[in-house]
Amino acid sequence: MSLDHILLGLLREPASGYDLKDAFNETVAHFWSAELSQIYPTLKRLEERGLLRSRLEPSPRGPDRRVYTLTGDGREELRRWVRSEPAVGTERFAYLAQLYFMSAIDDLRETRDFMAELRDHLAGRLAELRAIERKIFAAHGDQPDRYSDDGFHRFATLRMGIDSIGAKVTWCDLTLAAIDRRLTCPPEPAP
Amino acid sequence: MSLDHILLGLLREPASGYDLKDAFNETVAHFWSAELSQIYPTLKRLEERGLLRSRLEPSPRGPDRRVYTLTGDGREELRRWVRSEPAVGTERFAYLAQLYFMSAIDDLRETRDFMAELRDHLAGRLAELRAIERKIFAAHGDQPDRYSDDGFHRFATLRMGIDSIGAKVTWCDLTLAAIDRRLTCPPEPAP
DNA sequence: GTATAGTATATCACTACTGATATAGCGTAC
DNA sequence: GTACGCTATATCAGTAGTGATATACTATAC
Repeated sequence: MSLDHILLGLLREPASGYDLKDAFNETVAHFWSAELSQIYPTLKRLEERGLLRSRLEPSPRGPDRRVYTLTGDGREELRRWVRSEPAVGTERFAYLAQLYFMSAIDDLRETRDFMAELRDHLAGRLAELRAIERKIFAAHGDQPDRYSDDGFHRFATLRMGIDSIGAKVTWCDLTLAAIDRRLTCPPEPAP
Repeated sequence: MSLDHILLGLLREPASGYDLKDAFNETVAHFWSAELSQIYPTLKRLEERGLLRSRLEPSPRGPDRRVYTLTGDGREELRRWVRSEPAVGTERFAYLAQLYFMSAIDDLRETRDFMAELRDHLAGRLAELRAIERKIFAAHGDQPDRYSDDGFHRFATLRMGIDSIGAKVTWCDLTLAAIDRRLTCPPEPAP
């Protein structure tokens, strides 16, 4: 039910589904994403449950906008959710599954290619997150201890992404180095 | 489609759905999980697609077992998949969403409690992974460079889990320390 | 004998998410 | 004027995943 609550959280001011899609990219993209085709029915469901209210508004540049507002119940539900236990689910890494079963192929150079591609991909993501961090530094200064609570929480979640992806990139590098050692000097088969 | 391929990968020898659920826990639990209610229909679908074959076998201790075997097509599909691009999807962290929107509550002690609970949870997971690592060391020695390819790939995926969760635990600790600094000496509001 | 625990397969309803597609108004470039 | 791109809402089919429940056989404990 996380998307439900994220939408409630993003609705600090009235917004349409389309607005919320944008808000996603600007604020929570580093730990969640959602398509419009998922956002629209979710908003409808939240309104049916009384957590949101909506009205149609004329748009200056396109069809009418359905603008949603948080209700009292919605605000309460959001508070209840953030105070509930940390939602730690199963993390799934499809690329680790590929790597794991690649042992069956028995060609370490293919594993090397795979790891190099993975490293590039993760390093790219890391660069994106660091760019967001620089933007925050530019706006609030580089001493997060002095941020407002709002900025502090935002910085903290971003930092987790940077640290965790950073660890993965380092892991890629170490694994690539280990593969290179094996390629130049393969381990003797067990007797 | 990752579960499909993981099942193909686990079927190096014939196995029933029940067996595969166990194999999950023993081999790939640190990067994937699946319930029986998802495994059974997936196996059926894979058989319909010709990637698996099945037969009923009497069981010494319970009802008949439906035992699945990889077909040639199945083996080929598995190879195709591990060689395809690293499947890097959106990572979703519901607990980061909670943390992010907790700024609205405006009570840093609640954030602190939340982070402490999260830290405990992640540290527990980390301890589990380290225990698996120790088991591998006991079985193969503590020099992964000398492992067989099979062991090497297994160690590499496990290592990624350990490094990445380790980074998260460190992040929890740093964030908790930052919160404590704020609680004892709150930042002055912007002028 | 019966309660319970373990092995084993299977289905159901539900939630979650993606990608494709449809519709429609408005503005701009050509 | 028409093609394109942007704003905007909406639905659909398909895939993915969870939790509850049902059935049934075997072995062991009591």
